[in-house]
Amino acid sequence: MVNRSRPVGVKDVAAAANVSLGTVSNVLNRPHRVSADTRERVETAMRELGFVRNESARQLRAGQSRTLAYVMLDATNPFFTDVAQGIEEVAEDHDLTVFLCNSDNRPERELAYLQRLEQQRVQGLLVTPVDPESPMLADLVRHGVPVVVVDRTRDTEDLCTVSVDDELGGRLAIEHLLDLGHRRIAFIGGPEQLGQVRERRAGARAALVERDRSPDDLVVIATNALTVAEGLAAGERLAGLPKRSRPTAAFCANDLLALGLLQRAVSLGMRVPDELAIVGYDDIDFAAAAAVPLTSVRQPRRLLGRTAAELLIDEAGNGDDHRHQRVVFTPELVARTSTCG
Amino acid sequence: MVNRSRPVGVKDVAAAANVSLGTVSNVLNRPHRVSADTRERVETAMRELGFVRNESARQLRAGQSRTLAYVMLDATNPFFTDVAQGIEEVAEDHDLTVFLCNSDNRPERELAYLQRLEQQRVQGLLVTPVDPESPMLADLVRHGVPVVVVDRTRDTEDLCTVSVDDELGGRLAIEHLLDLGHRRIAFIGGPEQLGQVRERRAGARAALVERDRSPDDLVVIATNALTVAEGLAAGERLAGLPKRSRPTAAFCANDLLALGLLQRAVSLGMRVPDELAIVGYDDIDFAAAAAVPLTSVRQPRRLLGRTAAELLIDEAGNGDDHRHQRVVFTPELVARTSTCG
DNA sequence: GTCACTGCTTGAAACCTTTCAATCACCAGG
DNA sequence: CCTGGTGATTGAAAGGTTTCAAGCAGTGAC
Repeated sequence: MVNRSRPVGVKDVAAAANVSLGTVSNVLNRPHRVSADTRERVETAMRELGFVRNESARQLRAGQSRTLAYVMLDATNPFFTDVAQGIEEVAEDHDLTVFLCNSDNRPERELAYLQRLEQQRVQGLLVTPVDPESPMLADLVRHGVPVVVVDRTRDTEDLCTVSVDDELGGRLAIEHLLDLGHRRIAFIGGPEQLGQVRERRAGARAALVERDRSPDDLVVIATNALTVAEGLAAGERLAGLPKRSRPTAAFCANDLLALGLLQRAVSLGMRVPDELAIVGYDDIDFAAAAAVPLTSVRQPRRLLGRTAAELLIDEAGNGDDHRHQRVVFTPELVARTSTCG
Repeated sequence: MVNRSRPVGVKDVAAAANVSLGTVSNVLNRPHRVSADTRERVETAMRELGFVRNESARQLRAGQSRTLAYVMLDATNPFFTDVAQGIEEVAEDHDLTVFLCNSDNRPERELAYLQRLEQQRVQGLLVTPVDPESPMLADLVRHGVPVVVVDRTRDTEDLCTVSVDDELGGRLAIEHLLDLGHRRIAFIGGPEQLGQVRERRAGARAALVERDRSPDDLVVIATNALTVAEGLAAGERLAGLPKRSRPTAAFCANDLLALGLLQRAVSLGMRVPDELAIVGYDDIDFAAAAAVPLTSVRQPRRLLGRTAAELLIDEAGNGDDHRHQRVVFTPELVARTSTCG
């Protein structure tokens, strides 16, 4: 029944159903134009031959696809998958397909994905870039590809960005710790390259200054990534400090670090929050379920994704009267046991 | 400099560089065949015109792409993103691009993705299907698309599967609890549709039978999904049972449920593991960092992904002398505080 | 001066679908 | 019987790339 020797095309279907190419195409794209019994015949032929429409050819002719892609920093970080879910919700409403691409924090992989996706002529691109000033983004914009930057902002206003005020988030975290009486506070995060890290830390320093303290009071512990494993390692380092000068509180650049730190702190016998208070960032679902429920700076993850997708779809649809926007959401501190024992 | 009026094609580049179409294509695909200065000229022209290769046309001609896709059940479940990471590692070694697709446990979305990807003529497809007996998978196989099923098996041996012995995993969990003296044990999981749920529960029942107990001793609490939120709800229900008949232990079909359950149990004042012992499944990174570190059944997540990707690439490459395999890994119980206080 | 060879470049064909103007068959109205 | 109109179908052209047989120029051997 099924012809396995060579791929089945519209031509074969047309021959089998005794109609012309054009009719087969009409069955596919404008079924109402085809009489019921012809349509029936064509559909049967398709089924019997196992016809599968060739998307490349279709797209080549049509000039565009019904596909979006989200290039994210770290697919194993629940923060980004929650953002992705928001994107998917909106995309589904518009009958668009979303591909998720994991750059894994590596600029060269991000670049490879972006190039590939542009070549694929996707309708639009959502990116949480390693570096929002990357020239590739400018290239995409120049080539007319709709792009929205998610969870970062960008110096130039040549595209939409949707983000959360990271500096404010950092400030909230530190103010909270200062309010609780902490004086020696650590900031845990890295690599430097990540804007999320820089801005949250900048917010932390700003908060210190506002409270008449020196920004250098912040003990910075640099990590190589924002992962649980790096959080564990940071815990070792923190525990290794002489107790007298050891920070009494740590602000982590994200919850994965905080959860790793927490786990190691507990396993090394440090009491949380008494000996070490911990603040995370993102308020992922696992934060509340942690060994000691984690105080964290909450970001509207789903909403971030939804908003970004809506802006992208607007740009892709109303290309002309689309105005680029810079949406900034406000983070919110959620206090839990890891700071307020 | 950049021509925004109409898309730039090889033709335009050829004209700008004063060479023929074929030469431009050679620069793109077999640069060694082109003399250095011609190549230079062509590359300059490409840069100046902002030429971006049209992947649709390329693929149409070439007949295949350098793309794999992984259609997963739940992108927000760290288990699957870890599997995805294993896949990405192998794919990268072979210079293949991976798209992640989130079916979100919905058969219709899974179907839409699979159809779309087949139309796109991807090199191969990795799927963790809602239902591994879905006819769509058989269609794909019949059409000659390389497919590997991940984390499930399938009745027929028409494709490769890579999975972990879920029944054994269920058995390990229950044996552990029985060894600790628990007699009233709950199984928390659902929906019924998911093989993971059915098999882990079957393993649980088998363990009871092997220990001369009735499989009906297992108190089944059905959930609508394997999520933290459903775990929280299950916690409510469990806590609502009269204390005398309430299970003293719960085996959850995955860690997300277990973490939700744990969180609610703690917040409702049940002591874990004294009043309620909890076993999860997957041993995701967050399990060890939980409020009470979670006993869990560990699966080799990265390896699962790596193996699946290798089988897929083998099938795509050596189409003819590829033999379908059914790889089954062995799970392992990791005992932590949530059972052995 | 011819031949065989090498290294580059060329131009047309092919990939498969969609689109659109043209055609056809048929019917109702005059 | 002709005209105009309607709805269904047709066939050719177009879309951008890759491939491949063929062409061309230059070189070394005879």
